[in-house]
Amino acid sequence: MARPGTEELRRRNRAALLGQLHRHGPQTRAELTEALGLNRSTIAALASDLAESGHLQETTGRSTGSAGRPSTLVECVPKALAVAAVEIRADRVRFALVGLGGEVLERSEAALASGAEPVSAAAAAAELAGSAGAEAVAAVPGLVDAGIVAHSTELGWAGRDVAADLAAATGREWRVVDTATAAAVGEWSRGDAHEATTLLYLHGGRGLTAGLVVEGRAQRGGSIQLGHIVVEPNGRECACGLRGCLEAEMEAFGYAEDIEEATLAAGMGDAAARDALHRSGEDLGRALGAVVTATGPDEILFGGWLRELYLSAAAPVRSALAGATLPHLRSRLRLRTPVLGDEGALTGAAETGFAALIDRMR
Amino acid sequence: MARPGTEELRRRNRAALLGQLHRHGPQTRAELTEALGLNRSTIAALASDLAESGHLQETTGRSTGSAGRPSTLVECVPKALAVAAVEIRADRVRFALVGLGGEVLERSEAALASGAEPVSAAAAAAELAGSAGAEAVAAVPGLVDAGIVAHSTELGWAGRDVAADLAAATGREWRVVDTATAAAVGEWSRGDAHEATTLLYLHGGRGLTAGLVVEGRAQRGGSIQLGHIVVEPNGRECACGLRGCLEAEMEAFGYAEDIEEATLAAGMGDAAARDALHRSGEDLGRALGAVVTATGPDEILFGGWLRELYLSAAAPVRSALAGATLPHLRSRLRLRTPVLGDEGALTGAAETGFAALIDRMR
DNA sequence: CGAGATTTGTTGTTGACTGCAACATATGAT
DNA sequence: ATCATATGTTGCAGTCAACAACAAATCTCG
Repeated sequence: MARPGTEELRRRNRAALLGQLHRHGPQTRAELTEALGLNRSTIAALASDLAESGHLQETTGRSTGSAGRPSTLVECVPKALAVAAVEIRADRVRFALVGLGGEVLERSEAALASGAEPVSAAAAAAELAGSAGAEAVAAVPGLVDAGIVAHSTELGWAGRDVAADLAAATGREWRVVDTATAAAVGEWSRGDAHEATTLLYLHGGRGLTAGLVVEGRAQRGGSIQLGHIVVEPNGRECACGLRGCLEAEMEAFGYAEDIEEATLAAGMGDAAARDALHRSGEDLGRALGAVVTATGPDEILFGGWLRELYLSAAAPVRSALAGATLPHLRSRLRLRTPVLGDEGALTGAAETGFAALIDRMR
Repeated sequence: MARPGTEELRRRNRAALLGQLHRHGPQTRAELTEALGLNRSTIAALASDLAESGHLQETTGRSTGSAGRPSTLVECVPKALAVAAVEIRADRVRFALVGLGGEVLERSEAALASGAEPVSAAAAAAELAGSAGAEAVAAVPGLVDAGIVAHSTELGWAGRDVAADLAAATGREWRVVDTATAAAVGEWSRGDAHEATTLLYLHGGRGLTAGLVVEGRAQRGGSIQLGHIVVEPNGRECACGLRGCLEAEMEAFGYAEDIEEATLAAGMGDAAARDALHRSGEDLGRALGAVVTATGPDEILFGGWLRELYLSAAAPVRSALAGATLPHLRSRLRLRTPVLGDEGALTGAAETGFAALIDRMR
C-alpha cells in the first residue's frame, strides 16, 4: 500500500493540510504550522503545491493588529473540488453541489411521485446531479449496507441496490449512506455538535432511523432502525413483520406526519392530541433507552418531525428515557434539536464525500 | 505530533512490522515484504533494527521445499516486551504476563473475600502483577469510562476510579477496560472470530455486560450494560433503581449462577428448571434484539454462564431475537460460543496493552 | 553430478522529503 | 527613525525508502 516511500509522507501531509482548511475554514500559514505541527517551510511548500494545482488560494498581506510580519491567509477554492450530494425522500429528491470548504455552489430539487420506484428516483437524481462534482453521495432513509438499501419504511424499498441504480442512471460511482447517519455527520461537522464524542441523531420521516457518529466518524452499519425497536412485546403488528415496533405503536396514535397539527391541537387544549403526544414521547423514550444503553452517546439530536415531538413532549421523553438507562449514561447525556434543520442530511452526505476524497489523496 | 519528519515514517513502519509479527506469528522476510508492501531492503533494515534491540529473532536457513534461496524466518522474542494483564472478578483476581507474540509467560491468581473493597482488589492485583510488563491492563466487569468503574453489578462498585486505585497500589499506570470488551478483543484477535466485522461478546458473570469490537477495534464506551436493558416495562425493581431490567427479571428465575445445576435439572426432566431456562432465554433474546438493532453485529458470542444458558436454551433465545430484529440484521447474524473459554478477558486485556504499546512506538 | 533457473538477502546509489537555521521582510511600539 | 516581533524564504543537512545490480542458497533437469 505504501509504495512510493517518502512520497507518501508528502501526500499525507498535503491531504492533512487540505482537510484542515476544509474543516476549519481560512487560516494563516502560521496557524496551519501550529495546527499540523509541521515546519514553516514545509507548510509553505505544501501550500504552494496546492495553490499551483488550483485547490488553494493565498491572499497576502492581512494586517493582524499585533506586531510582526503579517501572515498570508490560505483558503480553499470552492470550485476547485466539489461533491455532488443528493437526498432521496418519499416525495422528492434534493441536490446540492458543495465546494471545498463547505460552500454550496448549486442547489435544486425535483418532486417524486408517491410510491416511486427506485429507478425513477435514480433517474431524478441523475437529472439533478448530472456529472457535477468529483464524488457523488446519496442519502437514503433506511437501513443501508454497502450501497444496498436493505429496508426503508419511508420509501417502501427492501433489498434494493441503490448504488447500482444510480450508477446505471449516471454512468458514475455513487456512495450511499442513510439519511440519519448523514445528518449526524452534518451536525457534527457543520452544526454545533462538534464537541460530542458520541452523537446520536434521530431522524423522523415516514420511518424512524438513527445515525451514530463517534469521534467524528460515522459508525459502520450505523444506520439504526429506531422505528423497529420493539417497545411493546406482543404489541401491534408492524409492516416489517415484527410486533410492537416503535413505528407501529406510534402510528396507532394517528397523527403520522401531521405532527404540526397535533401539536397545535394539543396547544389549544385538545386532550386526545395531548395524550397522543405524551404517549408517543413515552414510547420514543423507552426505545431510546435501549439504544442509549447499547451505544452510550453523550448527545442526542431530535431531527425531522421528531423535533416537533420532542419540543412538545420533552417531559415524557425524558422520564421514559430515565426509566430505561443507568444514571451514569443519563447524566452525561444532552438532548437537543439540530441546528441545520432540513439541510443536515445533504450537508452530511457532502462531508462524507469530502472525507473520502481527502482520504483518497493520501 | 509529527515532529521528526521522515523519522516518523521509519517508526511507523517498524511498528507495523512488529504488529504484523505479533498478530500473525513467525513469518519469513519474503512474506513480510509482501504483507507490508515495503521493499526487501527496507524490511531487512527494519528487521535488523528490531533484532538488534532484542525484539525480534532471525532464524536463518529454513528449507522451503521450492526453488530459490531460503528466506530467513523472523519471529517475536516473547520476553523482550510483555504486558501485565489482570482480570478482577467478584471472588478472585487473575493475572497473566503475556509476551510479544501472545505467549503466556507467567500466570497466577488470588482469592478475594466476597464483597471486597476496590482497594483490596487493587492490592491483590499489585501483589500478583508487581512491576512486570511494559504495560498494565486490568479487566473489570461493568461500565467502565476512562479508567473509572461507573457501575458494576458483579462487584457492587459505582463511580470508583479503579485506575487510580491500581496506580496507588503499584506505582505505575494502568489501563482499565471492561471484561466483556476485553473478551471480545481476545476472541477477535486470538480466538476464531477474526472474520467478524462487528463482534458482540456477551459476558455472564454476576452481572450481564456486552462488549463490541468493530473491524478489530474495541468501541469507545463499548461496555454495554446488557443486564440493564429494560425488557419488562414496569417489571421487577432492580438494584440499579430501574424497573424491569434483564438482570432483575432473570434473577427472579432463581438459579442465579448455578446455571449448571439448572441445566442438569432441566436435562433430568425438571419442568420448573426447564421453564426457568426457557423464559430466561426469551428475556435474553428480547434484550439482545434491541442491542442488535442498535449495533448491527454479524457475530454474537455467549460467554461466561450465558454460554450454558445459550447451549441449553438456544431455541427461545433465537425465537425471541427473531421477534425483535429486522430480517436483514438477523440473516447475517451468527450465534456462537467463545473458544477461549475463561481466558478471553485476560487475553483481550493483554492485546489491548499490546495495541497501545505498538501504537505508542509509532 | 553439474549447469541453469529461481528466489531471496545484501549493498551502494538515488531521489525526495522534512527540519533547521540563517536571512529577508513587513508590521507595531517606543 | 530605530528596535522588537512575527512571519515568509532559502539553502543545507539528515534520514528514509526504492531501485538495481550482485551475491548466496536452494531446486530441477539433463
